[in-house]
Amino acid sequence: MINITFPDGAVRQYEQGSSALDIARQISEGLARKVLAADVNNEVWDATRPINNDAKIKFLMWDDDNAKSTFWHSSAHLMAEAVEGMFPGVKFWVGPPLEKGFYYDIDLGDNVIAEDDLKKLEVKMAELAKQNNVFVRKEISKQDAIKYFEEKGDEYKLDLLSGLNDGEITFYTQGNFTDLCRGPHIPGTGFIKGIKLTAIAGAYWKGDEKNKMLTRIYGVTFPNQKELDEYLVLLEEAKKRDHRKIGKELELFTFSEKVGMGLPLWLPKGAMLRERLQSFLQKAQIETGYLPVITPHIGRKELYITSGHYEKYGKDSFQSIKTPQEGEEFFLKPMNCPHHCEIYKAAPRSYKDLPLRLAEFGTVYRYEQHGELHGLTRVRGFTQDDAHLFCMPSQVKDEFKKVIDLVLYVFESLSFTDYTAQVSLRDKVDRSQYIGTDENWEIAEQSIIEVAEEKGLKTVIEYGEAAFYGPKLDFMVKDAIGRKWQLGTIQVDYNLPERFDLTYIGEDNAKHRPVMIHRAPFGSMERFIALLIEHCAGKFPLWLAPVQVKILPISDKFMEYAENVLNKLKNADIRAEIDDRSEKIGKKIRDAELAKIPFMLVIGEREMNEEKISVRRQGKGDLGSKNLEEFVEMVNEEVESKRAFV
RNA sequence: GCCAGUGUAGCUCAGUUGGCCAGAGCAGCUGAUUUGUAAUCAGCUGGUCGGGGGUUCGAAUCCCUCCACUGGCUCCA
Repeated sequence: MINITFPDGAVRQYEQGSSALDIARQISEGLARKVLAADVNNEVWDATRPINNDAKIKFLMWDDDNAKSTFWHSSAHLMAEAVEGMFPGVKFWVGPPLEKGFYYDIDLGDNVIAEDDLKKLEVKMAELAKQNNVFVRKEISKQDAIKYFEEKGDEYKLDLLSGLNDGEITFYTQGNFTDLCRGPHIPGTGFIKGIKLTAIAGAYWKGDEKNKMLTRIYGVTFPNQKELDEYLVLLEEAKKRDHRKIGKELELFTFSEKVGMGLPLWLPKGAMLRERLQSFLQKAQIETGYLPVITPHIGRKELYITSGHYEKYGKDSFQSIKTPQEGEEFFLKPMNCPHHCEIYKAAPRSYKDLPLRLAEFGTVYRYEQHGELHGLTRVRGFTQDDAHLFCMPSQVKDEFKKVIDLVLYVFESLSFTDYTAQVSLRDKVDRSQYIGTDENWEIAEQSIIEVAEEKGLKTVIEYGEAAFYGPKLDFMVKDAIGRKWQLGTIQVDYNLPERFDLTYIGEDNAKHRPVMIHRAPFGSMERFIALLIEHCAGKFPLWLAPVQVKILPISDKFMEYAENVLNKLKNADIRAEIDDRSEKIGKKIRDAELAKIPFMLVIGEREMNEEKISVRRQGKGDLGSKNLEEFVEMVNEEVESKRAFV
């Protein structure tokens, strides 16, 4: 007998070799029907795997993240079985679970899979699921495993095997499909009910573009059809928030093939929005001691040789521009920091000048590959809300903290509460891609970790995500369909001051090396606005709305009064327009509602006679009639408060 | 750059076993209407069907190629 400890601390005895599922069954059949996997001594196990020693166990059901991962991983196997049935002889690489769903990378040989085939695969999967085949775990010696895949001619699994030790190799079989797999798996395929294969894509083997491209099939499954349906509805809803769609509908920005891909054109309403954001940050920055600077869009090649950007990105960036006579080479600036370093160097600096905070909304241009461009989130020309803080080593922490405060202030003002603070460090192994000394990297990485901790940020550490010149603290936010994007970023840099030979005279009258902090709370205006659009579904808070008020005269008899109102609003710095079309009021309201304009002022006979206005709030309907002064005050108060527009 | 898919009017879309001068709604313009809280009516304009090449008596429709976009991969200072 073995002692099994349950999460509530209860201990009960079971026969040696009982599985979690056996134990669940003894508790109740209902429970057994829901158990997908088990947590055995803090390891996720198959619910069907025999437990031979005393253990602490917890049943994992659909509400548990590990159970979901197990469920989706098993779904990947189910899909693989269906694919193998459709295309015999294909070879499989890996099929992991994702945050929402799973994929499997497959070498289809000469077969091509089309979108239409996904439907057939779904049907096949449902059939196989219905058979409720159990997942059978089998420990196997490395030698036997190698033999098995050699006979199959499966170089992919052999490659996986080469990284595994004898004694830790397991096979899983369900129905007619056997796979090298660490597991765990759900008890049987019958749990899988709602099945949707969502996408088909190419993926380089091992993520290396030099390798062969495998076919990746994405899917998501649920324990019942209803949950799948709900998920699909949610996806549809999310697509309605897509900034590319809303940007078009609200006339915020556009692209032109003739101007060039990835080069956004800001339309008047989008430009208004962007300028509101810019002046918001500018104001905050001036209050916290930043000095605005302005630098040109190009810089000499030598500038980027000095900064190290040429060596790192020279080949992969827009090619140089040359002067016609001298053949002197210039590059479009991909970064603002080299220019700012030169501003630092423009005068001898004293420790009394530090920290020196140079800020610029600097537009930069980077060559991004065709396939990578995406709406406003990934473009070739964008504007950073950039600043570089030059400070003494002793000031780094304090400055870094102040920057975090600023970033958080920006995020809070826009009600971005759902972000991840990511500490981006060097790759653990491959350090060839970074410049600068190990010692400086250590100091920089350590400072970021400490400061983030002192600030009480919930952080995740990502190795290999650092910039080539220094580690970063990145603020990541998800878009409408769950993709993560870097918005705000703060970076400690010991390298550029070295490369540009930046110095200051210290109290001791000797030369010292300053430290640089790169930072951008928005990151890029383009990307930030993209995320902002998706965040509020185009219903911008009043302080940002390109048009805050639409004046709707009932008929043109009231145009004069309407213009009167417009002038008064303009004098109060309220962004307003008149809808002077010869349309019925219902139509004007509808159009203003769809344009997501926060306030509509209906003006007719009554309002004119009483010198009032009828106020209507977007999405909320009629608020009744008010004096204009009252309304202006109400608007000002809301603008001041920066309330989110719900 | 790689894999797969898409590309018809400013926008959203119909039109494929190849065959009447390529359609609708919205937007726009003109006229009528002067309107009370989510679509007034009528008429009109607008497309070398992404570009180029090919097959064919005939191509939006089939083939090739280039371009752009979409979903991923790689990359992201």
